[in-house]
Formats: sequence, C-alpha cells, structure tokens
Amino acid sequence: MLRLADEERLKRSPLHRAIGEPAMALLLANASVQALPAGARLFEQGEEVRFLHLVLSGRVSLLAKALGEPDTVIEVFAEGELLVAPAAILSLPYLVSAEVTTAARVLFIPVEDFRSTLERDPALARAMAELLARHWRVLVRQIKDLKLRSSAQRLAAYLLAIAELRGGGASVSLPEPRRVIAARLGMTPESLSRAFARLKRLGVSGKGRRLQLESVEQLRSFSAYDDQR
Amino acid sequence: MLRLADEERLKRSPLHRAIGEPAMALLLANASVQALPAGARLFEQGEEVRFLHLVLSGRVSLLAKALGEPDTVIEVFAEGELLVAPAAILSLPYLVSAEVTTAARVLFIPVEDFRSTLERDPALARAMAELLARHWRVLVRQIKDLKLRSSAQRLAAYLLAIAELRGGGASVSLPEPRRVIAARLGMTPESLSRAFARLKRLGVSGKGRRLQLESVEQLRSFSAYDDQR
DNA sequence: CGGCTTATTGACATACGTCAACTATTGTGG
DNA sequence: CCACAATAGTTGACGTATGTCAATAAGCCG
Repeated sequence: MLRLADEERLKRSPLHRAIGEPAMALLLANASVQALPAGARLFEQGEEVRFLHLVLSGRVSLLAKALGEPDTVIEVFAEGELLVAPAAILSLPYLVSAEVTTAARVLFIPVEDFRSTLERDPALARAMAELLARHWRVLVRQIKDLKLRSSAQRLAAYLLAIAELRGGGASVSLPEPRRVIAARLGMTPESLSRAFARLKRLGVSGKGRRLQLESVEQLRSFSAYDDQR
Repeated sequence: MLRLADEERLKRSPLHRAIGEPAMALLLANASVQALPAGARLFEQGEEVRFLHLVLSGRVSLLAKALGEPDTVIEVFAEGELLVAPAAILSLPYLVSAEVTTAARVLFIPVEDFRSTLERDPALARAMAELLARHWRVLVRQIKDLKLRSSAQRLAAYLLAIAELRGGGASVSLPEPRRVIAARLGMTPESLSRAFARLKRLGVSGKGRRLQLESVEQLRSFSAYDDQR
C-alpha cells in the first residue's frame, strides 16, 4: 500500500514535518495510496468530503466550473501538498473539483481520522492553521493579480515565480501544458499565446516547455511584481 | 479601555465563542480598543505585523494596491471578525492594507500575545484553522467569480448574498458606498452603474442604499449562482 | 441653501474572448 | 521508423465587455 518511495516522499512533506511521527501514524491508520493517470478526477465540486488527499508525486489541479462548461483552474498542487483541507475541516461540500494533471500518486486519508486527530492533536491544528495561512496568501495574491494586472503582466509574474534565477537572467521550465497555465492565469489559450508574443520584446525566448528570461529586472518592473512571499 | 458595549460585542464574536473565557483573557491581557473614523488606516501592505485586529463595530476593508495608485478591495470585514490572521500567524509582512470604511471600534491584540497563546492553547489553534478554512472558501468563491462571471453576474450574486429574503423577492440595503462595492467586485464605479442598469430588467429596483429584488429566482439563474456556503 | 462628494451617462478606446484556419507537436500502429 | 491521426498551440479577423475620460446629475453635509 505505502511503498518505500511513498514513505520517503511523505516524510519530506510539510505536514509530516510539522506534526511528527505519532500524529502522522494516526492519520495513516486507514489511509491508502492510489496511482492515478493524468485526467483522473479525485472529487467533484458539490460532493461530500470522504478523504483528505495528500499529493505524493505528480500534479493535481483544483478546478472550478460555472454552470456552463468551461472549467477554470484555481490552483495547481505538487508533491507534498495537501488538497482542499477547508472542506474537510468544516464538513462542507467541496467548492471545487480536483483533476490529476500529471500522473500522480495520492494518499487518501479518511476524513474521520483527520477530524478526530485534529480534535486531539494540537500540533495538527497548528499545522493546519499555518498551512491555511500560507494558502490564504496564495489566493489573495491571485485576486490581486486578477483585479490589478493585465494578462501579460500576470504571465510575467507567473514566469518570475517559477523561474530559476541565474545571473541577471533565468530559465523556466513550464510545469503544465499551456492550456492549464492559461486557465490558472484567468485567460484563454489564445490570449496566453499573445501574452507570450508580447513578452518576447521583454526578453522571453525559447519554445516548448523550456524558456529563457533575458532580464529578470525588466520583467519585474513590467509586471509590477512584488516579491513578497 | 474595554467598554461594556465592547465586552458585549466581543462575547458575541466567533473567536470568543470558539476559544472560551480563559484563552480570551490571555489575548486581552495587553489589548486595547481604538475608535477610528472612516478613512483611517489600520496597517499598510508590506508592514510588519504588530497587532492582531478584531473588528468590534463598523466595517473595515482590506485593500491591495498595484504599483500604480488605484487600490482594489479584497474583502470587507464587519463586526466580530478577525483581520488578516495569516500575516500574524506566519510572522510575515502584510500582503494588503486595511482601511476603515464605516467608523469602527477595533480591538488591538499585541501579536506576541497572540502567537504565544496560539502555541499554548489548542482551542485557539483549532479556531484559527476553522476561521481560515472559512475564509479560504470566501476567497476561492471570489476567484471563481472573477474568472467565470461577467460584471453584471457578479453584482447579481453579490446582491443575493446580502439580501434579506421574503417571499419570492427580497430587499437589500447596500452596506458600502457603491465605489467600494465596485472595487470589491473587481470593476470600476462606471461599470457598476451599468451593471445595475442591466439588472433593472431582471427586477432590481430602488435607489440609494435600499433596493428591492423582485424575483430572487430570476437573479439566481442569471448569475449562475451556487448557494454553497 | 450652496458646495462637495458620489453616482450616472455618453462617447470612445482597448483588452480580451470567440471563431476559424493553419501549424506544430505528440503519440500510435503498421 | 515512418506515416498519419489526434491534440495542442498559434495567428488572424472580428465582436463585445469593460475601462477611460468628460460632462451631467444626484445625494449629502455643514
């Protein structure tokens, strides 16, 4: 069930670090791991929560849909991250759906175990408060983005956020297909293409997933980027 | 310092209910209350956190500014609510500023007292996890709004959210000047005016702060509104 | 009752979405 | 390994929602 590699990854997760061995054991008592292909759905908006999910590997997107069809991406979670704890904490139905973007291994913790551990173990409660606090900031940043920046500025900020700096430039490897990035940034794939075209003039080059940023400085001032984590 | 009316309000706040008398006493040890006029600033984006703020009365807006000037409103807090706990929990600078919208009385809790109580009192940690979980959902809903709905739909959803239902209709009393509502909904005051004009055809009437909604049903379907709390 | 702020309306600009055609990339089976 | 289909991304033409700027009207307060 829990492979060795999974154990390793679990040990490195922020949750495990924060709450330690004994509390983790409680959470794992009835937990299981599933290997899921890209496209698999973990849960749907409106459903009752049955498991708390922890991403062991791969990537999982949170999707929101309006009554019409086109889903948008709220956030993408990677290795070590916990999915949609709020619904689990509040015993409320999911506000969003979750879809595997890159084939993933996911830990399923029964929500009753999570809730009872949350009652009993103060470290878990503190860890959740901290995790949610971090997430609050991620979401607020996204709202600021959507309200205050143009699509090209959002793209620039996104590239800066995932870039590996070196010297005055940086290189970026896009972690998702462009279509997903477009949704995450609140635009259509077409607009994303055009945003990339606009950024060419600001020193963004390369094709496929690998890109080079010629001048981080220039991008930063274009995006009105504030590095605050 | 703490007036009787303040005590009353404090007792009714979700925080007090959740953590009880003794933990609350710890938080209050060095706390003070300030009466603030509309327009007063509680803190600025980028500043270090020195106090945790609890709104006793009045309304306080969270503002975000880009490098250019025009601020946008992330959220408005009313009586009994806690302001920007994430920065306090994480010991990170504020991501947003706070401005009093309607003259307010605000409790200032020194952040050291908050942090030490958070360490020691599991009930506070759990209360914070729950509070942040609720807030997470508020923010996600706003992101869904911004990405998936038109300005008129956002306004319709907003009106439904604050409406007092009666029969098939409802009445609404706008809690903020229209300029603030516009910013909260991610549009200009001009666009808000036009959104109201569009909703007239859907049975939204009245002027000034008091409005009537003729058919909640009609608005709901127009806004593609999902009531999920 | 002025005078100041706040909201509305109109004319216009623009960013972004939509639709469609085209191109590139990826995967698959012969 | 190539050929081809399927999918993903780009580009162009065009429409529309929303922003901008300016003028007017409406509320609000001393």
